[in-house]
Amino acid sequence: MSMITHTTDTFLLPHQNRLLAAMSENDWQQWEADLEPVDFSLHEVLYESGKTPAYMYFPTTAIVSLLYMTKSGASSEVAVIGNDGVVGLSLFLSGSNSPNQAMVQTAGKGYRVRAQVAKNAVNREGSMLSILLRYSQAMITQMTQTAVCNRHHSIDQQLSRRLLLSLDRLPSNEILMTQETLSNMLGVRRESVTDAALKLQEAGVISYKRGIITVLDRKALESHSCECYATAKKEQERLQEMAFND
Amino acid sequence: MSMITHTTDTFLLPHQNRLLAAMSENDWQQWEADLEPVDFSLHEVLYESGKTPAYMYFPTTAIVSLLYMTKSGASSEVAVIGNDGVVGLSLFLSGSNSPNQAMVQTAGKGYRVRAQVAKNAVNREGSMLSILLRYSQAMITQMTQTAVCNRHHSIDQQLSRRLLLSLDRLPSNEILMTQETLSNMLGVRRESVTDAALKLQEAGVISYKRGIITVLDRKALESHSCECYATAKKEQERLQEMAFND
DNA sequence: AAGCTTGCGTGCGCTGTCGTACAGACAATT
DNA sequence: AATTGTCTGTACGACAGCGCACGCAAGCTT
Repeated sequence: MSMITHTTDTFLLPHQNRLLAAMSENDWQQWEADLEPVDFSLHEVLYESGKTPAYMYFPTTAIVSLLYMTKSGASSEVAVIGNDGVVGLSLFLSGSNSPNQAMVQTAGKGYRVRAQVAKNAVNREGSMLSILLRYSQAMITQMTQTAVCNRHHSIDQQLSRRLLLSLDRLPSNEILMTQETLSNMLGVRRESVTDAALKLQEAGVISYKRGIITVLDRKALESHSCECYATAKKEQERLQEMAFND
Repeated sequence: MSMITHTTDTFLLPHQNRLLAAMSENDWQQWEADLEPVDFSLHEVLYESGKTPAYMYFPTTAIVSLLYMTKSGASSEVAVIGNDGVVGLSLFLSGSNSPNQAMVQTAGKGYRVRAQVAKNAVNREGSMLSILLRYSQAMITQMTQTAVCNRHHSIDQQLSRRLLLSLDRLPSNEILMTQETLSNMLGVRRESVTDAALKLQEAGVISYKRGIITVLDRKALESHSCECYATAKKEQERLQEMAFND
């Protein structure tokens, strides 16, 4: 299934996911038994609006989009989740679903726990509660940033930002995404993505061919992006660092 | 200070704020001692980006905006909080601040608790933890809806939606806001608000004069709004009802 | 090798929103 | 009654992004 194949998971590798890695040793003992390794396949839908998800997912090499669909069929991505986060926060927050869709954008691996385990994270003694609370704030930050970015910044800037979000969650500088896919995430026309991508290519920032985008100059990509990228990243890092000062 | 003057608060009135009202009797006993009544004055800034807030606020008659400012000075509202919510969720989630600004948009009353009390909500036994968790999800829903709305819907629709958000948190059908203020919240030009407001006025949906907007036909306003209003409201009500099934 | 599917480039007219500038109307102050 | 500041209406050129239509080329299938 997965396009990225690793060694078999004889041992769980918590440090592949930052939230799991932030747990105390004691908590890890508890959680380990509940975690199942999973492969995420491209464009797989992890949960949909209206249905309570059965699992909470901790990606390691996979990357997941939270997408929102309008009645008229238009879509828009509101958050990106990789090995820095968890998919299915609503299970923890309310034990129910959330009006959006989680779709795999980069195939890869991760772990999952049953919904009930996620719900119980609130009551269990231990570090997971505060980890998930802090991550909720990181999530909120990412979403507000998306809202502002949608309002004020150009497609060129937003494309750059979006590429950086994937890049930060990938091991290499290759992003496997078609312009069509990007347009669905940004909520714009495919042609607009073509235009923006051409500009970046002509500037020597990226090169691409049929669904494979290679980032040639990361610094340049950052300067083509709007402030939203740096602001959100800085805030997320601040929250992550707090985990080590508990 | 406040433009709305009530009877003196000899007794706290928990049912004026829905989160406080959702607490169990036992918890209310605990919290009551920590709650101070406060007046919110128009355009007062409750907290700003970069500074850890000193209090968590529970509005009753007041309405507060969460605003995000870009480097270039443009602004955009990401959430509206009235007697259905709480301002300063980041204290609960991470004990720190959040990269946005909370500004009073409708003067009125409410309560506040010291930051430390908010932080301790996590550890206290009782109902407040799950209430705040659920509210965090309601907040996330509102913010994602704003992100999508900013991307796909017209200013006309967004203005209608924004008026409804205020209307839902007010006792009458009068909204005290200038078009300038509305433009800052929607993140658009003041002139664009004038245009949209004129259309609504000509359609007999609202009437207004110098900062006083009167909603004449609420149903019509809802049909001029995009789906975002109904979707977010439905979701918020669903989460609120869960509180009573604990 | 031919054909089909998928992904990318281009052109063109249209509309919504922006930026800027200015004018009129109401409200508060003196 | 006059003045000043605030709020709202109007106008106009510029332009980003849209919707649509079409062409082309790379890769896969048979």
